[in-house]
Amino acid sequence: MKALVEQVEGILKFRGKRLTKQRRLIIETLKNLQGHFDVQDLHRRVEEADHRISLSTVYRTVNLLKELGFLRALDIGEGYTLYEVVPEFEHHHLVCIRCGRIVEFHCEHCEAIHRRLAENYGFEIVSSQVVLQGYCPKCREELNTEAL
Amino acid sequence: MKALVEQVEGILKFRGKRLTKQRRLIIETLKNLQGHFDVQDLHRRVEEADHRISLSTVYRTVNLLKELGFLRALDIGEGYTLYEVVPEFEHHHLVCIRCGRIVEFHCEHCEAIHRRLAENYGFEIVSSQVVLQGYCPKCREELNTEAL
DNA sequence: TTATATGCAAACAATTTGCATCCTG
DNA sequence: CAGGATGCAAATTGTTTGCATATAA
Repeated sequence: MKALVEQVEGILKFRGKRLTKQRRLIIETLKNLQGHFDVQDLHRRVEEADHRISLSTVYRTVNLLKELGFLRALDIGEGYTLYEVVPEFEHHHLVCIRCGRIVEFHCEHCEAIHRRLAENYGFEIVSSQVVLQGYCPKCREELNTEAL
Repeated sequence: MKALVEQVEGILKFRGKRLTKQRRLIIETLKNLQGHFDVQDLHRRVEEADHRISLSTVYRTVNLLKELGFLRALDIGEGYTLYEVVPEFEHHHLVCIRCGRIVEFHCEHCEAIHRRLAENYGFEIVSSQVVLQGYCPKCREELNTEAL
């Protein structure tokens, strides 16, 4: 499997776009940044390597990578957007509505069901997201203790 | 089944909150407003009945109703939040990434799977969301015709 | 060389908040 | 009456954009 940077480079060129040093740096950072992040997180990390990279460039690059299909928005946020590198294997999220903890899970059953469902409606599915919202074990315990 | 207003009224009182005429109006409007809406939509509708109700009051009330569990955020949006009245029976969404069309579907299989999954992780699920993103039948056809 | 990218600051849009006033309980 | 709720306008915040300048191809 080719490095992310090279994959992106190919597609960029194909579209008449350029691989600038800022974009290269952002992509490299992305590789080491696993899990979920928002644009400001990413900007902070990128700044560690080169503090002259502007926030708008990071925004622009994230949007570009989203269009190119390398990143996707999670839509779990509270007023801001979380992103993740599009994973090789689909996975979903358990979100604690009290402490915000996010647990990822994989579910083959879900995939199969989604595919069948989409077919019924004539949709061609590009990606699927399952978000289960509730209380994580820790918060459940704390809620019991506090007896709110 | 009691009217929504009465349900909310009970809980409000219980929490030392008040049922003002603005809140009552918003809740009544909500009843006749099915499907998905954002806060500005709701405000527009509420204004039809009383144009002196401020946008901030609508925002505050929506947040309140969300906390109380009568509304929930859909997190499908593009820069703004969509809400829906928490439905008696869970349902999910097919979203067309080209034209934005949203189709609701119900899926008992999904429910069962989610419950089992959550159990495995010790989560107590309050609500679940499935968002399948792709191309709706109409857009699929148009894309084929245009031969982009 | 030349169109694409960047950095900066200003613009935006959705949402929140401070405060004087109003009104429900 | 007293404390919660409202309306208004100002403030915040995440994100986008215009423009002069820098740079990849």
